[in-house]
Amino acid sequence: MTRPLVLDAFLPYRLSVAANAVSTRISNAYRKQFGLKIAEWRLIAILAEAGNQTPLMLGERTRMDKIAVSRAAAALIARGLLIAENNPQDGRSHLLSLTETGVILYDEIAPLALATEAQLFSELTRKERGTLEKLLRKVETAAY
Amino acid sequence: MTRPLVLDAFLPYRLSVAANAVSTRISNAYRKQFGLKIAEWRLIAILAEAGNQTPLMLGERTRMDKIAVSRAAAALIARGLLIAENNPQDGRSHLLSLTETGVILYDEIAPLALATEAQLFSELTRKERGTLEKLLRKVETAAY
DNA sequence: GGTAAATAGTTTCACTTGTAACTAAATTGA
DNA sequence: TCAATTTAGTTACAAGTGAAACTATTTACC
Repeated sequence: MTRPLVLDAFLPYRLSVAANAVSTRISNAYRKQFGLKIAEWRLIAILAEAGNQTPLMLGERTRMDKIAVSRAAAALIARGLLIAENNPQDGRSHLLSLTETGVILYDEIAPLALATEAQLFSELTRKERGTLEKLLRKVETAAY
Repeated sequence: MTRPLVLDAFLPYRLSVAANAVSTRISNAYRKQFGLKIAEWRLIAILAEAGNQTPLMLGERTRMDKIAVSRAAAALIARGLLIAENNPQDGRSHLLSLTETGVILYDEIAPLALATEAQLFSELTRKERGTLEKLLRKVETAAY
């Protein structure tokens, strides 16, 4: 006997709704306080973590396509948060890194991001959060 | 001691990436095979489940805003999958329901939707799927 | 060494989506 | 009862997003 289709219990729907709710909250927080979009925030986070990166590397690490990376990087460069330098390994590409201002901004955002996360996932115990992360990674593996 | 911020382990990021991957797959499946967008599919699913509904009710049950409902409904009406009838309770509104063609289409999509879900969540056991659903509902509660 | 194919990144254009303004009907309350 | 406010839904316009075309460089291989 097969399960009937009920939208409310349909996992892709539940996943989409939850992700949307979280995304909207996060997005509002970053935009209001720092004028950043989520894509921009992701680049900053990776550059702060890992130093110089080419757009290609950034795309891989943030799961963003090259167009999104290109536009986010352009916006951040225009604001003086990033600089692009020649990539000695490959002339088609360049190395992006945070400027001093960019680092300062990151240092402001990082604690706020963690606090927002804590609030959004406050209904979950530490263990449940670990479980959720694990399950989401599995889903990702099957879906990509 | 506070946890450092690592994008890869940041739950809003994980959630967004997983949801995106799933959404893209589902979206491609519906579009290719039935020419439907996710928003349109949601309306069809609810109308099949629950019969006549006003746009307002549909918005509540699908977590879509009124503009999205309005556009999705217009597209489905244009394709002859939905009909709008007067709402005797409220003249500003109307009652939407599936046409015969709409029901036939739904009967085709429903098993496919369940099969796609099964495939996308194939890395999870039945129990894990239940856990994921529960956790996602909790997240939603905190985030909305 | 030089041509063909592949790759990194940007730009353009069409489509989608969201915000604000709008219309029409219902509700409120003097 | 009738003016003022609120609500349901649509429309118009602006901004965001994605696919395809484009430029510049690198790689493959004869």
